[in-house]
Amino acid sequence: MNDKKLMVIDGSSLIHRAFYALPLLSTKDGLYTNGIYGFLTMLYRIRDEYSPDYLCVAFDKKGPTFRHKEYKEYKGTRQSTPTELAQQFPVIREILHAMNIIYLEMDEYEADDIAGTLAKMGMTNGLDTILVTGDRDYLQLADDKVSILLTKKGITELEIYDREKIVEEYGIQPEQLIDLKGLMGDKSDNIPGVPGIGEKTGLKLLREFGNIESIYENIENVSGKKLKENLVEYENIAYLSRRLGEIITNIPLDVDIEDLRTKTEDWERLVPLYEEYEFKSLLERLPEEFRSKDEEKEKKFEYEIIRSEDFERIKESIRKKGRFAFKFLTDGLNLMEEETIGIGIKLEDTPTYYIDLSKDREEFVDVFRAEFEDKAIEKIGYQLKDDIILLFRLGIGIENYVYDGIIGQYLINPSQNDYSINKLSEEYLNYYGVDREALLGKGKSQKSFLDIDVEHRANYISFILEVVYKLRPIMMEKIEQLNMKDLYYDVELPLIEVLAYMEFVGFKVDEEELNRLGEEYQTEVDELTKDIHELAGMEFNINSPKQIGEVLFEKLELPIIKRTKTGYSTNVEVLEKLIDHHPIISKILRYRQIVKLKSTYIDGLTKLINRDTGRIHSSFNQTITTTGRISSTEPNLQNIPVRTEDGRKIRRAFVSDRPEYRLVDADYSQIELRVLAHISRDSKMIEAFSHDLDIHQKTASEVFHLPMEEVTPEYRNNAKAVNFGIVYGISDYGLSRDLNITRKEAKEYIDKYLDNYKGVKSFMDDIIHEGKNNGYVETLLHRRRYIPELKAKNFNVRSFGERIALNTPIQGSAADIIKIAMVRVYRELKKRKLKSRLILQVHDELIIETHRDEEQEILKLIKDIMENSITLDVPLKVDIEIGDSWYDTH
DNA sequence: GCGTTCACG
DNA sequence: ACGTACGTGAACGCC
Repeated sequence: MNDKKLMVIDGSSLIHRAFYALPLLSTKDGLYTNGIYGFLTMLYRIRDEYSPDYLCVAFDKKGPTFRHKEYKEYKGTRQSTPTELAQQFPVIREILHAMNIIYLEMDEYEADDIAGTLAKMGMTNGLDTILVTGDRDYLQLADDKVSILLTKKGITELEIYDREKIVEEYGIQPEQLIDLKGLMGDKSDNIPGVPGIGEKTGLKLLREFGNIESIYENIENVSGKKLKENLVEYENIAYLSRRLGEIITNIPLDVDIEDLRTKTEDWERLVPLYEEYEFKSLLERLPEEFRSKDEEKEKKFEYEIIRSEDFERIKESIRKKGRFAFKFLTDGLNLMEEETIGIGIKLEDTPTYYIDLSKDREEFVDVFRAEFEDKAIEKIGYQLKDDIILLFRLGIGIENYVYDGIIGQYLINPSQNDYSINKLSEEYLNYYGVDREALLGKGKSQKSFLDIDVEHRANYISFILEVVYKLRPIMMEKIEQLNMKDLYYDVELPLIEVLAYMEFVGFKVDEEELNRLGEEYQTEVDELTKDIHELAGMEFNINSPKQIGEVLFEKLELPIIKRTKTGYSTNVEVLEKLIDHHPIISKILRYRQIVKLKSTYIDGLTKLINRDTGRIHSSFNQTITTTGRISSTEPNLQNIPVRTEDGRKIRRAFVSDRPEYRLVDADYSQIELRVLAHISRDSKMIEAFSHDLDIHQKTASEVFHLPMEEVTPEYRNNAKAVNFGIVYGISDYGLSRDLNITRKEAKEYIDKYLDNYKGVKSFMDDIIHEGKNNGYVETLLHRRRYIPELKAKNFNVRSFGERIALNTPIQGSAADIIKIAMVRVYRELKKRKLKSRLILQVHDELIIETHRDEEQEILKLIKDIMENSITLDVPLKVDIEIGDSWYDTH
């Protein structure tokens, strides 16, 4: 394979692929660029990987082709190219010019005909040819020296097809794929084919007879009466379809192979194009000397670096103005460990005052504490939770903060995953400011703010605070328009301080208890490892699903239950089905369980105990989930084991600050089903909750037509699964899998359920309809989630949309309710100056580290606040317990 | 960096 | 014909 390489890229195909795979990126002037960007990324990657000696891009030409003359319905079902994509083609041509890459297009022919012709030209010149496309039809062109590089998924995965691979996959030679197309047609190109013949039958015929001619010569040997009849009746169609599907390899191209030799790019032309289209990452590939100075020029914002002697002056203007924005700068990411480096304070019409806290920390605290704690002075900022934690660490409280850009944008669209200051700046102000990455670098060589001079630090903070001021009026108007003012001011904004406080206080962990448990687990893991290796007859890495798969399904030849994309599935569900086949299975299941506990919860948690406080300070994120829940990281305290006894023991290490404190754990009983009863106004469900019945038992009694007292645990369990399913947006498939019953049975359960709870049924219909009409669904507090999937043509995507349309108002309203409760609990504890503190929320549960002297007061207070945080058509019920550790409170 | 698995509500 | 339960985060293997 030392021959020179020719690469032909189907530009039309790759741009289409990129356009649909990437979000609709656009420049600040509103020009869409996702197809161009994706195409160029792919082009660079394959060029780097294969280093072709000859390179060419082929495009489809607009207008009818010679195939339309033969068959005017050719591609008749194609939707026209959306304008967002069409406008990107001229740009690509312009860029290819600057890259010195030849592109070809020809009247009446398609890109694949050009590629086919070039492939043949490659062969006559003794070149190895690679054709790059997303179109499987190209496979017919594979030959000993021609292979196809096919996009598999998105724009990152490519797979190379040569003759051998095609024979392996289809069982026929590449050339026969043309005959296959003749038989089966092609829906997307509107090529008819012979009715009743799909890929399976087509391949079978071709493996047996070789080609279409020979099928007809041996027509009496074709098995299947109907099939034979169709073949005979549609013989002309078969030949026509083959002609339409065949790629032409001899069109008159006006190029010589040497014209296609790769050349270096014309950087002087390319750089301005990439700048115009805002391809920042592509610019980085180009030599620096060609990049315009403008890109490198630092963006300057107004700031003034002040010292303690200036403090009183600033303080005075804050008092006069009654409002300021502020932002801390820290060294790293761990807010409970890192030192503050500096702080910026800005008033509406002043520069940012930057204070170097390594110099004037004490003076800063002394002078400005009063302003932060002053209820008459408004504070605004961006990602205030971080700043509030840092204030708490300096012993400063906060009052009357009225705006946080990150929280505002989360309410406007919770599905967004980038809420960075630059993203907000671009979106609202059409302006890209100081890039943190550009300032500090990324990856290994990332610098700290300490490594750059104080001027740059001040400039960065100044950028953020300037954006905060400009963002606020625009964003708040939008929030008001969307009817989310109450949600914003009464819930999300006050919640910031609650979360900051929970992080600041942390959860005490008994490290010795963790160690003890860890040793217990380790002993068992060692034994299990030995046993498993013995039972397998070999040593292997039990942590590797791949190796487990090989041992179980190849060495031990156990039946394969399910496959994953990459190999055999070995998850719990699969292993449980194999449990009676071999004694190794139960050992593996146990091994997995214990290793998970040890690595995630013993080792993982130990690493995160703060050396100063002896506590674990999880981070709570208020802008991650699409439903309104909060999430927890480093560590995730919302998934500490509880379902199995072995795991639950971990909770013995989560303790109160003994001996003065104990833990109170209060959890909502069936909050999601109560919310469902309320929003669906289902009379039977409301009735059941009003009488505080066991809802699963009640459901079982209704669905299975049994008196309440005859509901066995098994019936109750089934009903419970149905109830869960309803909340998730039920499907018979999902329920059947969960309960290990047939889909038919699952469907019967669901039908009976919906027949009984008629309000729920109509809620399900209504919410999907409403979601589709509005483009979004809402929670009780008008938290909004857009669901574009509801309008998808693809069944699976649309079904997913329907399930989230059902689930989001339920899960999200429950999230609203507990957030209200958290804010009230926090405020009440503060107001009553109690020592007890709210330290954790786990979706439907609050944990309060409670002082011994306050236990009775807290039990009553918490239950009262939680049960009355909102008034629904059903009562809210809270179960509450107290103990020395989290283990003891359930 | 992605896929698989598994912990929680 | 399709192939799914909703919402998360962490550890690990593998490339």
